[in-house]
Amino acid sequence: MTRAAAPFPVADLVRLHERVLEWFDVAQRDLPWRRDASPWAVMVSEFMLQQTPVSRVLPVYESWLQRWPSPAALAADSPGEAVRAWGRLGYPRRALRLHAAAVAIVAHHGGEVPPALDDLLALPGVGSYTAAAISSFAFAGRHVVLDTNVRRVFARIAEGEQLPATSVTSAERGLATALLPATEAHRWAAATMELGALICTARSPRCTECPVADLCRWRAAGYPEYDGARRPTQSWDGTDRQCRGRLLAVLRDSAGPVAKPQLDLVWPDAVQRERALDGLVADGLVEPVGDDSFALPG
DNA sequence: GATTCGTGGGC
DNA sequence: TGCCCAAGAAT
Repeated sequence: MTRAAAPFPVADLVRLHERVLEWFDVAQRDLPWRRDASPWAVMVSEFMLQQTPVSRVLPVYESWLQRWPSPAALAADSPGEAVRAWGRLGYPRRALRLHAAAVAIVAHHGGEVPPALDDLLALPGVGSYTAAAISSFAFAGRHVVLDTNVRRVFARIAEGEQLPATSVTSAERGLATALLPATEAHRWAAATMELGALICTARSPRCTECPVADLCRWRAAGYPEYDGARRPTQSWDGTDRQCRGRLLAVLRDSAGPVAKPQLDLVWPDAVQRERALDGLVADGLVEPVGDDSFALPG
């Protein structure tokens, strides 16, 4: 049970807002989803950016919106085409969920991305972060936007700790709420995310370039190292995830169904291979075709 | 809460 | 060179 950090004096809070927002004005990256993007474009970017770096998202984002410029356009195509276009972004279930979300938007919201947090949260693949982000960035809504960047920035500046806890606590959400400015909350959200992405980075923070270094409690405390529990490092070699990735890659790169013997070539362990393939089918990423073939979902 | 779920780049 | 990390969600 860690005691909540003392709140910022009002004067410091005002400085914090001013400096971060001013810094954002001059330092923010020129990203396509910030250039007068439609709500749908913002939504697509948020799905793709879940656990995925900007540099890898950019090309897929561009081609995706060119092909499917609206929820209706995506909904009219097959989920398998969404999975194929997702390419090697990773976590391909996101492609499936984005497609399902597009279908739901057409069915329940007249084909327009809804601005309300509740409506967004009800969409597949949209959790607390993504709902707040879409409502903030596409509709200038006022919400607490807690992504990995913002959590790290607040942990350092306000709590004096190197890194936030493994999962979001109610105290942390309370802190973020207390820090939310009365106006320009959507810009505050984008600015704090950008500060975390460019300056207050996980590994080698650029504190000399930080606009609020003098307000930072982690810095004032002498940069103590994080002592809490870490997310367990995920293994890769030999895992089901690696196997799933290989199987799906074969199907993505094939125009039509693939015979099972062809799939068998990419993974030596038959037991694990079957389990992974069953899992892909259960997830709706793959569907059986005929007796002995598999394809992306039609 | 703890796990599962891809992929690739940086240090 | 391995390890850590990247705009999380669902179960």
